[in-house]
Amino acid sequence: MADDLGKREKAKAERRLRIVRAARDLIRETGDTELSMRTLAQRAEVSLSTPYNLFGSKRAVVLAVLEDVRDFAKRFPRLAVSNSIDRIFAAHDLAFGYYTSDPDFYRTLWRALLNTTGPDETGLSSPERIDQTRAIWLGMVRAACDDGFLGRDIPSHIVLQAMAHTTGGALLSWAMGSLPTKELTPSVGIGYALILKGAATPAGAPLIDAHLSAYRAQRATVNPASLPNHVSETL
Amino acid sequence: MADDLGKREKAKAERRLRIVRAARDLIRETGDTELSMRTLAQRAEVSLSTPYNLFGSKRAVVLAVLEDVRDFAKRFPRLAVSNSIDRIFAAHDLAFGYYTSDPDFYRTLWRALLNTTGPDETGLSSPERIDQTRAIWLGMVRAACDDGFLGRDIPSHIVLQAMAHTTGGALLSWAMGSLPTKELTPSVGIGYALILKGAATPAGAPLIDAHLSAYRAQRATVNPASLPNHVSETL
DNA sequence: CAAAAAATCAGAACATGTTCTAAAAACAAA
DNA sequence: TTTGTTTTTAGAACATGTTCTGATTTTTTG
Repeated sequence: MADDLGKREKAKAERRLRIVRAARDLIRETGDTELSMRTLAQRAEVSLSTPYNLFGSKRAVVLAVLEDVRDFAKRFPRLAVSNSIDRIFAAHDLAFGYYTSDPDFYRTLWRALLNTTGPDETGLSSPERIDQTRAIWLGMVRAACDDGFLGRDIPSHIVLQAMAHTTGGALLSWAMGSLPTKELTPSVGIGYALILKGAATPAGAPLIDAHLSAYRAQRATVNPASLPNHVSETL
Repeated sequence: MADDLGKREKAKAERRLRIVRAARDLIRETGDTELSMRTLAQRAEVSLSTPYNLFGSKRAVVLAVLEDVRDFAKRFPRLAVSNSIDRIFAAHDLAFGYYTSDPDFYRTLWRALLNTTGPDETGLSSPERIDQTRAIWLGMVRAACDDGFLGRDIPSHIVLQAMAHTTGGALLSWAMGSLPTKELTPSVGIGYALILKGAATPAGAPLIDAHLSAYRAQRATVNPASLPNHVSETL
């Protein structure tokens, strides 16, 4: 039951993998160009219908690519840090390192994810992985709380939600092209630092300030004014 | 020169208005359904080509609707507040009041704005209005800085950018359906409060804390756990 | 091995955003 | 009024995501 030994399921999984890898390779190659379902099917040597049978939508395929290519949960435990605040920012650097190390690839990915053409009730396609990631982050914030760096008066999940919104907004700006790749990690880092400092205890504040300064130095090279965010700034 | 008296320009403006109003009405009526360019052209009694001549893309039309329907810059100066911190949150309530008072309408709008199918170099379609809004917010943050509520060590535009990202992320979650309408204003308000508190002076902190508590009370009715953000949470 | 069930396939079909072409209309200038 | 320029128009066309249909292949089951 755990291992579906059925030959049918095996072939299905193999096809799934072929589709995901074809999608990944196509995005890597074309970069700028959006990958179309027809070329994707050709590349994966399946029919146009098959991705819809196996995934349901293009969005789901792209999400599968994103999950296949990232291994944050695997790498995260190996972060060598000295305290729970540092761990949060180390995790942030790790997570966003994927994006900045291969910007075109991930930008295309995110753009495709945001394109929700039509009534896709697909919504949260693979909750288990998302829940896992969320649990990791929640655990980090809770740890900082337990270590006395964050005040107990503000629940961790509220802090986490604010951080998540910052993440989403910055990724949106970046995917839309209004936030340059160089600014992505520092911008979100500064956002995290401000939010955490807003919830910090006197003990935690200096630890956070160190990261705040570091990120500010990182983006000091860019001109300060005119950083339009044509999505958020519209209100 | 200021007033293009040309009859040609007048007719153009009239058509533009007709298209924008038709789009607004269509979104209001169909709500759930995405408005299509063909039905939009029919409703506005113009050809399918005309919206493309006058606006360039569907995105631009929707953006024009958004600008037509909002009058934040007009209402903003009339806010009666006692200090510069209160003004920021009053402005936030004003801005997001639009969304929460007519959620279906604005959700459809935002969804259409996010749908960037194809290579639309339209990008920042109408910068003047956006710059105006940005200037308003930047002025508010600067004022709070000048009044001694925010520390001078963190530039205002950096604080503003963090706030803008929070806004964008929350609106994205809301438009995608993972953030309920009731939570929208308080969530962003809490995000603003945390960010501002992270940059606040001892004088400003208590003022911000008051709003933080108020927003927390506002969203206390909802269950705390399981607020999935299937965009941001994916990392 | 034969029948049944499940999946894939090729291809058409639909709705959509966008572009293009030629013709008609509206306007400005003489 | 005549001429010339600009804009709109109708309609086809293209690319795309998605769905559907019937035929074909593959796997399971008896």
